[in-house]
Formats: sequence, structure tokens, C-alpha cells
Amino acid sequence: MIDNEIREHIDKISSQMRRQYSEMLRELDLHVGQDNLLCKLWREDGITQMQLTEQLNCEPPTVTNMVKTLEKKCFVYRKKDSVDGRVSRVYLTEKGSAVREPIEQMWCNQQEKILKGITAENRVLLNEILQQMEKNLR
Amino acid sequence: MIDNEIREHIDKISSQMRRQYSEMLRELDLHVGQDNLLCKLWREDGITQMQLTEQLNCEPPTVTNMVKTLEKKCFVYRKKDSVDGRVSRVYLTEKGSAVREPIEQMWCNQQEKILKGITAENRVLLNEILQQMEKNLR
DNA sequence: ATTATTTACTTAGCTTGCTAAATATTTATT
DNA sequence: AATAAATATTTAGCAAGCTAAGTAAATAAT
Repeated sequence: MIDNEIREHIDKISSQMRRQYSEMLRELDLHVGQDNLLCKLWREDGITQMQLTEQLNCEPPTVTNMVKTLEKKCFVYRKKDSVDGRVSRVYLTEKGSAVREPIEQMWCNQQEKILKGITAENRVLLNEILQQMEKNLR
Repeated sequence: MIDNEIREHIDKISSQMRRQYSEMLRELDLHVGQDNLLCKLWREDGITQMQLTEQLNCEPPTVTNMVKTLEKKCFVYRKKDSVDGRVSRVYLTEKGSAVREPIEQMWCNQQEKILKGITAENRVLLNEILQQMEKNLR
């Protein structure tokens, strides 16, 4: 069945991508997934952990742990919100800002690699289909 | 950039799929990923841990741990190979065979869900593109 | 035959990701 | 004002997945 093949392809592509990202990120002393968290801070520095859980689509303890390890490695730091004492805001350090370029370069390379041999029209179509699939999962 | 969108879509789809599988598998007392391991045994019972690492495309310690927890929960059992003393073979228990149907049903439902609204021709095309992408990653 | 290398697996220790339960602060109720 | 409920985060504990380093058995080299 083709539907089954599609599910298996997606499974394999995502796990293989993850593995390759993992390898490349190691050189920057980062773990897979941490690049996505930093990306949210590049877009808006100082967002709350709650906003991170929403944007990363994960659970609060995951953010707590990720931020904690990123803090230990000096990519980010935390500061309590001055108005709401419950809220913890996450900020980039210089080191956290500095890895932006190599990470974006890495993403770019990976995109090129994965889409090699696929025509421009097919990329557009693929994007539409994936958008539909993403919507279907919500 | 559309290439960047595609990468992000794949990221989101796979993590969302994983999350939903996780939820459904909990009812069967299984963790996400364990369904894939069991699947290999349905195809061929009694394969070695080495074969599992190849087929699951993961590292030996991952298989060791997964098999260990699946053994603890009585889905599989291990037996040393009679010829080669290094080799450990993994076998399904009755319980491990019994979850095949609900798991395959779950996969089937998820496939239907994710491909809703995508035409038959587009599914064929999507499958071809994904196949290409998978090859690109090797 | 003995030693060295390869192969299959395990152990220890890490991070992501989860759930369930706890803490602390803020807001809503009474 | 005192109490209850909601919100943001943390802690504890689990499993997947990884790397690096260890064990044990089989094979190759001397």
C-alpha cells in the first residue's frame, strides 16, 4: 500500500535528518533540538518559557531542561519577569547569538541536500501537500 | 524561502506524528519506537540484535535498551544463538504477537488521517518525491 | 598454538521528550 | 481580607537515542 510507504518514508527521512543534524551540531557543542530553541530567540529575544513550549510544541518540563542545559553551556541566560514573579524570560548570550550563522548555514545545506533532483514545480507542490498534512494532524 | 518551509513542515509533521503515536501506544503499554521494533519481529521472528540495529537504523545500545524494556514487559524474550555465542536472538511472546493487530490498525488510521484531502495522483507523486529525498539523505 | 583483531553486545552517562506531582506566584471568589 | 483557583515553572522518574568505553566470543595472523 502506497499510504503505508508514505508513512514509512516520512519516518525514515525525519530520523535520518535528526541523526545528521545531531552529528553536525556536535561541532557547535549543541544537541539536536537546541538549534530550534535558539532560533525562537533569534526571532524574539527574551521570550518566556511558556512561549517557548508553545512555539516548540512541547511540554513545559522539556523547556525547563533544555534551557537549563543551554544555560549551563552559556548559550542563554534566564531572568525573572519584573511584573509577574512566576514568569522566567530567556535571553541569548553572545555565544548564543554567534551560533546563528553556522546553524542557518547548516539548515540551508541540508535543505539543498534533501531536495536535490526535485524540480521547482515539484517543490511547490510538495510544500502544499506537506502543509495539508500538517493541518491534518492538528 | 520555500526550501526552508519544506524542512520546517517535515520537522513539525514528524514530531507531531510521534506525539500522537506516543499517546495511542500508551494504551497498549508501549512507547513510541517500540512498535517499529516489534514490526521487524512480525516480519521475521528470532532475528539478532545486530539485524535490529540495521533495520531500525539505530545504534547497538539503543537496541539493547529497547529489547531490555520490552523483555521486562513480556513482549519479547531473548535467547543466545546456539552456534555463535556472541549473538543474541529476539523472539516474540504471545503478548508481543497480540499487539500486532491494534498497532497495524493504528498505523492505518494515522495514514488515513494524515493523507486526507490529498488526491490519489498526488499521493503517487508525493511517494516518489519522498523516495528521492530518502535517497538524498544516504 | 598463541596472540591480535574483529564482531556482538553491554554498561555508564548524557540530552530530548514525556507524565505526574510539587512549588510558587497571581488572579478570582467569597 | 482570607480562601480558592489558575498559571508558570520545577522536580522526579521514565524511555528513546546517542557516544565512549568495556566485556566476551569468534576469527585471523603470526
